[in-house]
Amino acid sequence: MKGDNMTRSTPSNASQQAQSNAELTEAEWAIMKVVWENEPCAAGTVQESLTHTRDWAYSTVKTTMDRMVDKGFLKIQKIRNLQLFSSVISEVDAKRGEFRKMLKRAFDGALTPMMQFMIEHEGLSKTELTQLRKLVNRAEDK
Amino acid sequence: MKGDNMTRSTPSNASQQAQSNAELTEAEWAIMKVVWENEPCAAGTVQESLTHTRDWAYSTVKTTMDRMVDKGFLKIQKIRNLQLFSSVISEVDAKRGEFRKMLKRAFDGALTPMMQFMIEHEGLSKTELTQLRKLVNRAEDK
DNA sequence: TTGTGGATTCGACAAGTGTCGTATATATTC
DNA sequence: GAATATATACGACACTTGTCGAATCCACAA
Repeated sequence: MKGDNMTRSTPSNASQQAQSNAELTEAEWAIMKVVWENEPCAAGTVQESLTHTRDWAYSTVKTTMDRMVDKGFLKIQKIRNLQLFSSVISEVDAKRGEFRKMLKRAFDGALTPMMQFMIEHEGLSKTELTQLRKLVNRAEDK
Repeated sequence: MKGDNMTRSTPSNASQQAQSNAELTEAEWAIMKVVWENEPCAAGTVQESLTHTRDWAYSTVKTTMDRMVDKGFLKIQKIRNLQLFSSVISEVDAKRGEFRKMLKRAFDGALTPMMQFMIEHEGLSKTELTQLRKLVNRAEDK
């Protein structure tokens, strides 16, 4: 199995369709964040960017990224023997996925109870409350 | 690292200390919800309560619950040859854990960006916005 | 005393995640 | 072209999670 020229999105593996609300694992989040900021970028770049946070060997990063391609989270663009990764899912997609998973599990998918919990148990500071009020105002003005 | 020299606070299993913000898996959430509503309760009761939602064999539920005891999420009280399970972590603990995990992963732990995201991308209805406004007001009044 | 039925104990297995090491292939530099 | 530095390709392994099945144990009725 060799010589595929995939300049666009032609994954040799059976890759999934990117979903509008993806669920990433811990390691995937770390990698995705770097990709979003540097795409297209090589695995080595990602590994280096993470040295301060995670002590991962190059192969660890590469393996995880390859798996992410299979899952449809990343795509590869090949230049010579170089692989440049880019995101397939957006940051918003990922955030939405994470947010909804939490909402579903802990609050049966209902927003209001979640907001109530947040205000009651997450100790919003005065500043945060003011901030929130502003956001609400702005949203209601629409 | 797997040191098995810890103080055994419970009979045969080396159980963990309950954390104030626990991270439950999907299956654990389903089980926990039933326990919170029926504790103390037997594994069979939990399994039956879930028949409508999950098609789990008794042993599936029991195994998962036993693991939860090891993790410090549940505790067992034995009556004759009967085991009654009760929660060690509260619903609030679990919610907090889930909420914070999401916050940390997707928003670097910052509340304001999260709230902004919620308002901008989660399509809050007029009703929800009003609701939220009320909650904010009430909180600010404190 | 024995049979019965529910409860418990345990070992298993597949898939998914975190993490590498290593053999190969490919460039780059003398 | 040989030596050196990179990248890539893959197989591996330990753990966790989801899921069971089967052997065992026990209280109790007949």
